[in-house]
Amino acid sequence: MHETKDKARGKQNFMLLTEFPYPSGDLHIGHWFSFAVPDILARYYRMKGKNVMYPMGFDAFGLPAENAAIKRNTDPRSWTEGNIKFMTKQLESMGASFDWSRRISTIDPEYYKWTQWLFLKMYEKGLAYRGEALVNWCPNDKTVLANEQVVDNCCERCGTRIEERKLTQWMIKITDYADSLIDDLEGLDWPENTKLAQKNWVGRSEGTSIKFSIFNFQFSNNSSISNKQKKESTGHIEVFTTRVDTIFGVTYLVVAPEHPIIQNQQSRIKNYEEVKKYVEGTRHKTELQRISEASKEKTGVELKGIKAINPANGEELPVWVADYVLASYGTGAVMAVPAHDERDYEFAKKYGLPIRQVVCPNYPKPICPVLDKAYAGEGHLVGSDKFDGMKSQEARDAITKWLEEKGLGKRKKIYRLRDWVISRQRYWGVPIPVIYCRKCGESEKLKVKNEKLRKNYIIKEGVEYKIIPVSESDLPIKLPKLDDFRPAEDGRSPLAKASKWVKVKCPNCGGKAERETDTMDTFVDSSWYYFRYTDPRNKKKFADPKKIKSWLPVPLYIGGAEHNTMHLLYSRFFSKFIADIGFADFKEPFIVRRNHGLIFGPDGFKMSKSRGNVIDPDELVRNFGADVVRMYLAFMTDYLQDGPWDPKGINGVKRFLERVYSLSLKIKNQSANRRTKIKIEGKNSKLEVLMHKTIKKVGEDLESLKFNTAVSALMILLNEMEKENELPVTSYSLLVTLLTPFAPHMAEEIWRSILGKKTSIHGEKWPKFDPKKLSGGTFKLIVQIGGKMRDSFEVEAGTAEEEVKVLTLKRENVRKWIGDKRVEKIIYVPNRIINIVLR
RNA sequence: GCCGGUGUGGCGAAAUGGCAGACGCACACGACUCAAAAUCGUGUGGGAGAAAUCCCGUGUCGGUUCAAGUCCGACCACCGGCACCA
Repeated sequence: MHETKDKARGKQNFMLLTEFPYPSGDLHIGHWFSFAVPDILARYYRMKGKNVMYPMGFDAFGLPAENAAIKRNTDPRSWTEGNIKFMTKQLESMGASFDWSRRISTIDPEYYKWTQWLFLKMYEKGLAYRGEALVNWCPNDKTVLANEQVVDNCCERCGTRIEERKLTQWMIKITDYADSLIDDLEGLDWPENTKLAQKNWVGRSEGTSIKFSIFNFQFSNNSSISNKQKKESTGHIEVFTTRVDTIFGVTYLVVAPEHPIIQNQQSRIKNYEEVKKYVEGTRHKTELQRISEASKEKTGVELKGIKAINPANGEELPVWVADYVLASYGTGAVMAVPAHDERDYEFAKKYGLPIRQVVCPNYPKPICPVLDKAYAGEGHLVGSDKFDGMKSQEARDAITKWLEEKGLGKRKKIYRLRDWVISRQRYWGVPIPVIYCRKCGESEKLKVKNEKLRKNYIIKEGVEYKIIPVSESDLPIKLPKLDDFRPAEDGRSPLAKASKWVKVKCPNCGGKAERETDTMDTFVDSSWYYFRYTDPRNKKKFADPKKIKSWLPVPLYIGGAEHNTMHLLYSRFFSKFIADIGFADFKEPFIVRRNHGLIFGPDGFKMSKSRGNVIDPDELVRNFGADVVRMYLAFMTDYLQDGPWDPKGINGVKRFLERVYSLSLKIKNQSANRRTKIKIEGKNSKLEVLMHKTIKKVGEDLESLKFNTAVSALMILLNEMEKENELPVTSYSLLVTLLTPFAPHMAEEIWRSILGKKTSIHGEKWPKFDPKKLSGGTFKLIVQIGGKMRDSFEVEAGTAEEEVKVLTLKRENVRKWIGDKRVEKIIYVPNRIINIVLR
């Protein structure tokens, strides 16, 4: 029933997307929360007349398979495939309306063929390239470790302290899209915190880059620089700042230990030995260690013999090296303004460097407060020559312009976002579809002088190879079977050991060539899977653009908040790229995003085996049935919020469904007509009004993902129906129809065996309510006196305001409260409340 | 440190600025039963009262309003993300 056609006449396509799971081997209650609850929505929208696709797949590459395979002496593929089989069975037990015909799996060569194809497209467009990146290296095991395998800076397996090593890796230039990854967030209906996390991750800062020229100490005798001395300057240091308004407060420069200036100026640095020792001392620490140690106490060494010139006032500045400056951010050098930056302040205090205030927080007063710590806020400029008195913001513009005119500064945006390293020295991933040819590399060596083309060549062990992307017709490059899939000792991928697989013939020259042996980060696989759902069996394209157009962008993507940054960012990037190569016409893949909460254990803690607070869904299904489990998950808490599992609470839903079943005993003239249309009988009776209200409420609640109050509305309806002695079969049918998305099995069972229908309830339409019947003839008016509830009575709907007031003032109860006080005014909110304000 | 989020009965939680605690769990009492379970019924925020009813109550303090859980300001606690990002 749930095989979704690409087109259904008169129906709008709707892909309800949930994050496809990693096949870890066992479905936990969190999976149920993620898939069974949105299934309620899928079924509801289907009944509302949408062509709903509710797809499912497996994100099946990744490290755990390798670990499990080693432990169980099997291979990653059979372990993973076994898990997929088992989990598929479990997923089927939810009664979710997945379209299994569209099932995808990232380890399927028919899927990863297109992962490789997309990689090649990125290579073609210059977005995939080789560059140096740091990896975690265990010196004991002599192997590369994934971030997950590093625990407290130590190797997970042997406990050795890890090092960082620079390896040449495949990278993707996600930074090319940095601006649109921020700017296109606007207009998306996403949780605010998710948007913010994306923004912070990209981390755009707008500021100014400034060149400070440097020169030799012996040329300078005083603080103003002569023309002669300028000519003899020996280079420059470029810094980036967002606070160029503080440039007159610069008292020194700081460069990161990796900064090239230290090598370039080696001969001029008088205390080079000391500097070298300091730099080497920081080298063997990983960046993480440096950050945690250096934030406790900053250290640094002055580069003696070198001075820099402040382009704003010509002043001579000392230059320091310190590891509180990161080589990987900005230019790896900063202008230090101790008066207005906490870090610089701390450093200046420690090493006795001058602190000069140039921003005054309370300017109109002639005296600025004496600083006992850095003032990083905005204010008015002082001690800044012709910029004195300007506000910080104005000054930033003016000073940048001034520096630009002098050719010493430039407006600049920089980003926290780094290019994405996708190489993994791992077995269980998608092979990177590239080969390296030595012969082509050598023969073309002399011809290719153009720097731009040089990026297509690599040098390995002193020999030049040409990078040759695998041709599309040779895809997929299948992952070979391996007996030993542990990483090689030299840090290469396990695939390097598969020599038969590695050796290939070069398609260009016919000579000996080698395959790339790294595999891809699994985030690559999952960055485009929703495209494949639109056309999962296409052999010619990763998806037909027409089908993409008919299903995407995704109208609603429900998932966990743990994907706030990486997965969503990479997916957005991929879909922007796919649009750029002409396969899609949208910028953003997910129009609406909602993060569901987490289910905690009964003890209120995150579920974990070690805590022993894990809830097994299979057992619950055996005891209660799938309908009870899914409906309880919908009912127990706000779907977008975390909530603890209450083992007793589930009884409430169980009772509810049993009572729905028993209620059938009250059906008037039991011979239910199979052609009976669902309609609501009764003449504006209380129950009739409630039925209309419930249709409205359940629908609205589902559309805003308030599953818990939708269930409670159904409970209220049942409670009222139970008060009747007899129930028209149509009313009972209505209840069952409204119940269908929540309890699909039981609704169908009742529909066929009690109501005698021959067609499925899952083909029924969602009932419509009559807006005119949402209230009975009267409403309960709340009477407040001085804002406190004192009385209430029934009033005919539509009674004029004046008359309501008269009726209210006639009430004995009300008169008693008023007593001899004067009525100052009366506020009447139609159909709700009347408030009498006394003097 | 910065940025988000959340604070409501014994518990899970509801409340377009308009009756705080819907719905459910648990509990208590009652009916059914020899009895228990299940089921059904009644009650269930705190305090006072025989009762009608009244007073207090949504993390704390203050403000806006006829009316505040909801809006504004300051603070406290917990959870999550980012973090020498210049």
